[in-house]
Amino acid sequence: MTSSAEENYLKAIYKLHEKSGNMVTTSSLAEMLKVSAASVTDFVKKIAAKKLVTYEKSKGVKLTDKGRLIAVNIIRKHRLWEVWLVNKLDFKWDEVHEIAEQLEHIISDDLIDHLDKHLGYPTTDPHGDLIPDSKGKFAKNNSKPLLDCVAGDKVKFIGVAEHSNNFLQYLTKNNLSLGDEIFVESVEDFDNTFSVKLNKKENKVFSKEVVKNLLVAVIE
Amino acid sequence: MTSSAEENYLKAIYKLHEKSGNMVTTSSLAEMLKVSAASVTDFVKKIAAKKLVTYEKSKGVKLTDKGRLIAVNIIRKHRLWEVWLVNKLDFKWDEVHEIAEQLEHIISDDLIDHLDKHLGYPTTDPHGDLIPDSKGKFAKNNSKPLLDCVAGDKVKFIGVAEHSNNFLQYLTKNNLSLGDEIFVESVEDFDNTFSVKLNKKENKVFSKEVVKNLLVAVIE
DNA sequence: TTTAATATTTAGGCAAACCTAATTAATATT
DNA sequence: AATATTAATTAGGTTTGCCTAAATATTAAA
Repeated sequence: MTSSAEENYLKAIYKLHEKSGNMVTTSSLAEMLKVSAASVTDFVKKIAAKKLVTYEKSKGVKLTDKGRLIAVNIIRKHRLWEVWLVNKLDFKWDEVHEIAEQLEHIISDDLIDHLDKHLGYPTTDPHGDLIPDSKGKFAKNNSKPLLDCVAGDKVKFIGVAEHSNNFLQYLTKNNLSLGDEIFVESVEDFDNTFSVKLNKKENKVFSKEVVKNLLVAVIE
Repeated sequence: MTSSAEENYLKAIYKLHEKSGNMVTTSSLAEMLKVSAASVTDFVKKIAAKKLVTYEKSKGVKLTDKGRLIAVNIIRKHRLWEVWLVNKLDFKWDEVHEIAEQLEHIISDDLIDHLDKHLGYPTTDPHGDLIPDSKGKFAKNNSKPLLDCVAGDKVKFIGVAEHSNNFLQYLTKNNLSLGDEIFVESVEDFDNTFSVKLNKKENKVFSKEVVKNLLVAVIE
C-alpha cells in the first residue's frame, strides 16, 4: 500500500523534477518536505526497493513510470479538490492549498470519479494548472510568461507560475483574475516594467517580478 | 494534537456508551476497532492521561466532557460528509460509510463551515441520524422502532437502527426510503410480522428483525 | 467456595517515519 | 593536487500505534 508519506515523497520528487529537469537531490527533497536529509535517504531507499524511483547513491532519485503514475494521480486529486473548494464551497484561490493537501490522500477511485463528474470534468484548477486525466495524461499547455510578450500583444491571463498566498493575494488586490484580457501597452526595457490594460478598461503597471509569474495565452 | 487513531477511539467509546449506557470495556473497544485488547489498554491509558476519558483499571472507560466534544465533532463531520456524498455526488446510502470514515479526519473548521452551508445546514444524514451542531448539541429525537407500533398506526420512516450495507440494500430492494409513509395494517402477534401499506399504495410484509430496525415518527 | 472460564493488564517487541551526531563522499577553492 | 566546504549517508534513537505471550483479575459454574 502507498501511505500518505509515500505519496508526498513521490509528489515532491515529481515537482522538483518538473522544475529542474534533473535528478532530484536529497537536500532539495529534505527542504521541500521539511524533514532532515537523513530521513530522506532512509525513505528513498524504501521506495527504491518498491521500484517507485531509481536511486543512485549520493546522486539522487528519479521516478519510475510506476512512481510517476502515483505522483500524477495525487496531483490530479489535489487539483480536483481545489476546483471543488473554489467553485462549490466558495473558497478563495489563496485559501485552498492546505485543505487540498489533506483531501488528496483520501483513497477511493469511485469518489474521484463522482467528484470529477460533479465538477463537470474540469481541465484546469483555480490557479490555471492543468488537471491530468485518470491515466496520468496532461493536455498540451501553450502558456508562456507575460514577461515574454512585447508591446502590442493581446493575451489572456490563464495561470500563475508562483503559487504563494502572497502572490495570489497581490493579484486579487490588483483585480486580476484568470480569464482576464491583458493588452500590453508598453514595456520599459531598462527594468521590464509592463504597462498594460486589463479587460479593455483598467490601466495597470506590473514589475518584472510579477509578469514573469503571470502565465498567458495569445488570444485567437 | 488529536490523531486519527485518537479520534477513532473516542468515537468508538461514544458509540458503545450510546448503545449500552455503561462504562465501555476493553474488549468491546478491541472488537469495534479491530485491534487487540492489549493495544486498547495501552491507548486508553494515554487518552486518560490527556483527560479525554476516565479510566478505571479492569472496569473500563467513560468519556470526559472534553473527550465527548471531540467524539461528537467527528460524528458531525462524518454525517455532513455523508450528506454531501449522497446529495451532491449521487452516491447511494449504502456506499458512503467507508469514504466518510476517511473524510471525517480532515482538519479544518473552515471547511466544515463551508460544507455545512453548501449543504443547506442539514440536521439529519442519509440514514436519518441526527447531525449535532458545532457545539456538540443534538436536536431532540422522537423516533421509535416500527416494532413499537400497533395496527392502525400511520407513521413516517425517518431512520434506521442498523446501518449494515446488508440491511440498507434490503430496504432499497424493497423500495423503502426515508420519508415514506407507513400505515400498519396488521401485526401478527405470534412472531411480530408486520403487514403495512407504503405511501398509500404498496402492500408489504416485514419481519420482526426488519421492523425493530426501522425508526419511525408518528404523523402529526 | 473452589475451580474453570473469560477479560484485562503487563512485558517485551516491531514497523513506520521521523530525529541528531558522526562519518564519508562529492564539489569547490586556493 | 591538497584542502576546505557542502552534501549525503550511516549509526543509533525516539514516538506512535500496533502485536503476541504470559501473568493477573474478574466473573461464572460446579
